Amino acid sequence: MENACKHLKTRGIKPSYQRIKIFEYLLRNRNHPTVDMIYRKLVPRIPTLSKTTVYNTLNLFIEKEIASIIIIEENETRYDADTSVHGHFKCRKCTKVYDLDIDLSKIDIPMLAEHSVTEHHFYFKGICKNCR
Amino acid sequence: MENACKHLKTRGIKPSYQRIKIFEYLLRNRNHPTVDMIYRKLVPRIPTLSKTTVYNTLNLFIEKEIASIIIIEENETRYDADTSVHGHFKCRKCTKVYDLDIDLSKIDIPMLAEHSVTEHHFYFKGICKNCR
DNA sequence: TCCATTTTTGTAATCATTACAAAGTATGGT
DNA sequence: ACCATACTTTGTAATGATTACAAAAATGGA
Repeated sequence: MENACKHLKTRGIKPSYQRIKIFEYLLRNRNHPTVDMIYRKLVPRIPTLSKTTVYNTLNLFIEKEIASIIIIEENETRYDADTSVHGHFKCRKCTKVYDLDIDLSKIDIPMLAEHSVTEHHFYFKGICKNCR
Repeated sequence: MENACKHLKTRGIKPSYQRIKIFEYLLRNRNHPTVDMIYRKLVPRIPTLSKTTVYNTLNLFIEKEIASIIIIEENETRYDADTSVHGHFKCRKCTKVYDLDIDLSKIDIPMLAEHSVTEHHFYFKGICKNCR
């Protein structure tokens, strides 16, 4: 994935080994991982990896807007390489998080119009089609 | 507010002094308080109040569905006595959280239809009308 | 009043995240 | 190639929110 490296550069992020690996993980695993999931998956290949580095790197990605934060449960911060406007559905039973396409033109919230909105978050919970 | 007491009873919650006070706080202050805000406001009037009690009580309210959780920032859990479907807008500048009326019939998210949804969460960030 | 149950309380434990400083790595000029 | 400087990574310790737990207090019948 030379891809990841270039993507980092274009956003003004120096493509260090750790940053590339973490970003590649986000690109490949579209399962909205937590810091811990990323750390545990990468540390066998990068034995010196520190959890602090994962935190630092993700915070950098958020700041440079190449990743976004997903909060569905308290105390469970997840990350997503998809920074476009979209939503999430979490199944209470299997705990899987589904992505939802969101067409903003089909979302009518009059009271929003008076403010200047920079972030849109939509998430839902329930039982997914497979668990019903 | 005899109101609060009755409301608790109808949901099968024994109306202890602390529970009534905490619920009244939620009813009066529609500003989406954190546990700490509730605790600090009530402890002068209830000197023996423990933060653990506030946590326990709010968790009970959530379980019995007379209050709901609002998560807009990581590490900042807020509570709301309004359990109806509605949204929130948080201003980055003044940090105020506005309520948004949401008309679900005007929200079209096709991919949601295949699941069975029990919770709807909508939140937005940006700069509010007063701060622009 | 006495007993059983529930509620409250304080302390300690847990867990995710951040602060911080030391060690390591890259970079650019000479 | 060498050095000075800046940036990145790392480990440990600190922080802060939340929960676990057990003792104390309050409640509500019989």
